[in-house]
Formats: sequence, C-alpha cells, structure tokens
Amino acid sequence: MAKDVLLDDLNNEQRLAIQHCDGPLLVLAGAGSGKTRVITRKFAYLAKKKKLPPASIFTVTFTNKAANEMKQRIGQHITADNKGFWVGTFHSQCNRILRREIAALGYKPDFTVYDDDDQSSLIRHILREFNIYEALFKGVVSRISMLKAQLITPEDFLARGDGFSFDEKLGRAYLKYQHELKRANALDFDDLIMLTVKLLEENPKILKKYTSLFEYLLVDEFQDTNRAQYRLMQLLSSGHNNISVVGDDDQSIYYFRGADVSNILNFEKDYPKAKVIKLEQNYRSTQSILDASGSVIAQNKDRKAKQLWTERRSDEKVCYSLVQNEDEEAKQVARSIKDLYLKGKCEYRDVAVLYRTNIQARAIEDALRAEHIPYHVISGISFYQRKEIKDILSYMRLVTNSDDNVSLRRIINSPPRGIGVSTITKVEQEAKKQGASMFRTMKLMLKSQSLAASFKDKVGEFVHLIEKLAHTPHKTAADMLKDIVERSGYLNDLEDERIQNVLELVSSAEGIPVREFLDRAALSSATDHLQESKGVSLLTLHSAKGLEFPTVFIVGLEEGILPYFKAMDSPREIQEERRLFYVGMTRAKDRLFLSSARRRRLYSKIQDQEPSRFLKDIRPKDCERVERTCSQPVAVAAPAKALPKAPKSLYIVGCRVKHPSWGIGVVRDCSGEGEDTKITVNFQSVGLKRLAVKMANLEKV
DNA sequence: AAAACTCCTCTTTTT
DNA sequence: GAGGAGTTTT
Repeated sequence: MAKDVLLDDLNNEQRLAIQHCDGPLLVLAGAGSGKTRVITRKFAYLAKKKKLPPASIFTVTFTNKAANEMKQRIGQHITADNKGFWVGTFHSQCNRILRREIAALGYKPDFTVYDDDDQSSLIRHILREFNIYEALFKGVVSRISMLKAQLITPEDFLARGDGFSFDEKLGRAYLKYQHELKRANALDFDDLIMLTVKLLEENPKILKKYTSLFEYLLVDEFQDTNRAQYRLMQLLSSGHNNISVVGDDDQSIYYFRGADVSNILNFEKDYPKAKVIKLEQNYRSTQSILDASGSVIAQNKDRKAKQLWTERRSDEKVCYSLVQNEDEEAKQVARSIKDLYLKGKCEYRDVAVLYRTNIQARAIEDALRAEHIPYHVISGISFYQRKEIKDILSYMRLVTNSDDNVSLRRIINSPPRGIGVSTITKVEQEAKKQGASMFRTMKLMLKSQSLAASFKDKVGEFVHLIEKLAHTPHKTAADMLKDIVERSGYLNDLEDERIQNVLELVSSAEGIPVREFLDRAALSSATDHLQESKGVSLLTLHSAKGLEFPTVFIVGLEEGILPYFKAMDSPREIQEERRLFYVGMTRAKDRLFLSSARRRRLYSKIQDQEPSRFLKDIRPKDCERVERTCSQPVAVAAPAKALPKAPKSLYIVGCRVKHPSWGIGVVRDCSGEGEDTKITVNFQSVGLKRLAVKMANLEKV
C-alpha cells in the first residue's frame, strides 16, 4: 500500500508531523532529526492522501540546492511534472509571483534583479552624493538591507526621526536608493520579498488569488527567516492557516542577515492553535558527538530545551588537539585524513574541514596539497559573480531592460571604447535633469546639436550596439549571449581562462529562454551547481549548514576566531557563535576532530591565541585531548602571557570628542590600535571626518 | 583616458 | 601581505 511507503519508515513524531494537515504546525527539529524527510514526505502525503494538486503546495527552502533536492525526492513519491511545483527559495517564489503581478506596483514585468554587487555599487554611487564617508558603505548596505528585511520603508524610517544626523542621512540615502532602483526598474534581493508583501497587502484581489491557489504552505529552516518572509507566510496563510514550519532555534546562524529566531517564538503566539511537535531522535551522529555538541549548545540561554538522542553507539570519542600554529594545525589535519584513508576508515569525499573564515582555508589547502590529498574549496564566490560573467550578463540585462543604470555603468567602457569618467558624468547629470534613465538620455543627447563629434561617435556606437541587440529576436539565452560576445568584442584581449568562463556561460544557456536564464543567474549561488566531487571538502561553518559528512574537522577553535572577535562584545552574538560551533559539530556522522593553535598569523602579524571558550563546555568524558607537540622544535619558551590583550582604544564608537577647530563630534567608527588608531567622527559643524588620533589633538568629552 | 601610485581593509553569506 | 578601489599623474 502506498501509505506504507510514505509513513512506515518514520518515527512517531515524524509521522504525526506529516499527518497533521489541518491548521498550523510548528516542528522543532533538532539537528539530524530528519526534517527534510518530513517536509518531502508531507508534500507527497498532501498530494496523494489529501488530493491536493502539487501546484497548490507552496514550499519554501533556504537554498536552491535544497529546493532541487526536495523536488527530486518528491518526484520519487508522486508522478507529476515538477515544473509546476511551487518549491523554491523565498526569493525565487517571490520572483515568480512578481513577474506576473508587479505591474500593480508600478514596475514593469521585465524588472532586473540586482545582486549584492549591484546593490553595493548603486549604494556607493549614491553615498558619493550624500557626503557620507564612503568607507562606511558596507554598514549602510547592511542597515538598509536590515530595514527592508523588517519591512521598514524609507518613509517609515525617516518619520521615526530617531536619527541624529547619521540616521537622517541614512534614511535619505535609503529613500534615494529605493528611488533609483525603481527608476532602473530593478529590485534587489530584499525587494523581492518586501514588494511581494506590499503587493499582497495592498491588493486584496491578488492576495485572494494566491491564498486560494496555495492550499498548503511548508517552510523549511524557519529559524533563519526574517520578518518580511514571516509576514509573507502570514499573508499567504490567511484564511486557511494551513501552514507547517520546520526549524531549529539552535541552528539559527544568520542574524547578521536579518534572520530573526523570534519567528519561532512568535509562531505560537500568532497561531494560537498551532500544534507543536519536537523531533529529538537524531539519525546522523554517534552518541559521543551528540553528547559533546549537546553540552556546548546547552550553555545558551535563549533556546527551547531539547534532548537529542540516537541509537548510534559511539566507538570513537570527539578528539581535540592543541597545536603550535596554523601550519601545524593544517599538517595535522592532513595527516589525520591520510591516516584514516590509509586505514580504510574513510574516503576523501567523506571528509570536511570547517572553519570560521575563508582565509583559514589557505593553510589547509597547502597541507593537503603537500600530502597529495584531493580537495575542493567551497567558497562564497559564485560562477555568476566573476567579473567577466557579470559583465556579459550586464549586457544581457541592459538589452532586456534599458533603464538598468547599474549594468550600463558597468559595461559602457568594457571593453574599452574610450568612454571615460567625464563622459559618464556628463550623461548622468543630463539624466538627472531629464529624470530619465542613462540609456534614454544618451539617445536624446545624440540627437542634440551641441555635442562634440567624438562624444557622438563613441556613445553612438554603444547605443547602437545595445539597440541592435535588443531588436534582434533571440530564441534562447545562448543565442543572445553569442550575439553579445560577437558584436561587443568583449573577448578581444581577454585572458584565456576568462574566455573559457564566458564560453561556459554560453553553453550553459543553451535552450533556455532569456528571461529564465537571467533569473537563474540572479537567484542562484555557487553551491547550487556544485556537484559531488571526490576530494575533501573545505568550507566555512556557515556554508556547512544542512550538510553532513562522516568525518568532520573544525579548525581554529580560538578566542577571536570562534567566537569571532567582532562578536565578542555582544552576548547575543556570542550565542550565535556558539550555535555556529554547534552547527559545525552536528555535521559529523562518525568522527569529529577539533583543534586550536597557540599562535596564528593574522594579516602578517603573529598573535598568541587562546583556546575557544566553547571548548570548556565539552565534558572531559566526551572528548579525548591530544596535545601533540609537533615535530618542530618548540619555538621560544614564550613569556607572551603578560601582554596579549592590546590596550583598547581610548575612543570607542559613540563617545564624544572635541577637536580644536571643529568642535564637538561623535565617534562613528574606529579602526587600528595604539598609535595607528583612526577614527571617523561626526562633527556638528562639518559632518563626517576621518582622523588619525595621533595627529588630531582630540580631547575626550 | 590609461597608468601609476596610494590608501585601506581584512567575517560569516543565500538570494 | 595582498588585493581592490580611489586618486593623482602623465
């Protein structure tokens, strides 16, 4: 019987979670407790048993990769063309809705999706006008993004007026940014969510359409949703309240991106009738791994208590080692891997090395290479973010949406066509006057009499190129890409490797419609297409989320790295660092190795390191401590104990200072230490200034 | 407008 | 210690 296939190999709680199909459900799913399985099966169950059309089950995952896997697994249970499935990330689902409905918000349906790069470049561009110290753009980008994740519009933000001058400026920059996006007919990632919410809130008819289309909602990784995403789900579930969310508060590691664990807490408030099911049986790790990771996470205050257990006996304890420096650490990892491999205990592909920051990969790579161990680094840089790829895609985007100023700026002079800063500035000023996009402005300027012939030649040629491309009917994205490459001459003078990348892009576009291809490029990431490889995986703790490996190494367990030094001032962030460690530990199925180094080279300076505070929480009985003093002669018997902590700067963010000529100001930013300390100060009289403390003759007030 | 020089920064990251 | 971005120089 079909029922057997769907439910038989599950435990009680899992089964309950699947069978609860009326009304809201919160599944608190511990690490490795089979939550993906629950969602997949539930989808199949709803389709088969409850006779819901597959296209009426709105399912959200955290990554495209997860979405694809899920679709595939669903396909094993039900037969239906999964093209019609609404299974995807929040962003791709919203994109899909907006492509149909966005006219209601005054955008054109051919809008461009801006990625982080585009977003940063637009914001920087805006900051230049705003007299905001440009180095602060990262902070501005992230704050704007945070605001959007919380559905706070520029108007809301400005109206609060909780700003002294900086927030005021931020608010205006945000307003301008939204304005520019709209003018470019572009949406950033946050817009995809925020505008979908706006769409549904402001258009009851459209809301109705989608609430009746989607009869059931499934949300994975609920602990990492932000407020806007939660609001979206509330809207879509209004009326029927058929919504299941699955998550683990202990694995919430994306606060810095706006994720809000309290969504899990609010869920029970917002849906008072919600059934709550805990999945506590772990199918992944051995008991000793669970014991060790469990005692680490237990130290967090704000969490829902749970007790993971497993039937898997442990034959090996978690292993911790303290070594001299990062090279020794890397060597030891490599040697241990080789050892396991030679003893036939694992294949290289079964091993992952996890670290807090990407730079840590370097030493590990060197050591693995030295031992001839195959490996691959899973890094944050996606294929689509490479310069040459983004350039070519920008042509494509400009062709499909000529208002897209960011893309235009990017490619107007690459390959070099002699259009330089002054020309671009001229166009920008004119565009501002006209209130038109840069492309349209350029067309207008070409018609006017008053411009130099050289300007007309160069700009004219570019405009002509784009128009020609736009007017050629291209059947597929590949056709258009070929056309772009040929006509633009982009490949001339390009390095071989980059040419290869472009060619790869073209071939990946074969048979795919232009629109679909652009969406895919915008909404997909590095890890999505990463196929299984044979070697050891090197990745950050963050990107390890959702994965599992028989053997896991976590390196760099030191104060300042994990927890990361920037998180050390805030208890909340320390808790998140701890969760990050927990996520890492629980990736391991059979074997877990931890290590820290006594000294480490950080940006050309060698620093003394202390073992991470989190290690203290692992009970001795759960962990074997190997203090292998390595092959090398022990360096100097360093008396470095006394002065590891650099004296904290006199000036901290937020304090007030007095400058001999500029008067009183507030410190906004602080970098460097000792004599090299530089601070950014917002003066009442002259605004933001960057100063070297040594020179400026400041007085603390 | 391109080349040379200088300065600055130096998490995590999906979409 | 490196790489990127912005600025100045030619």
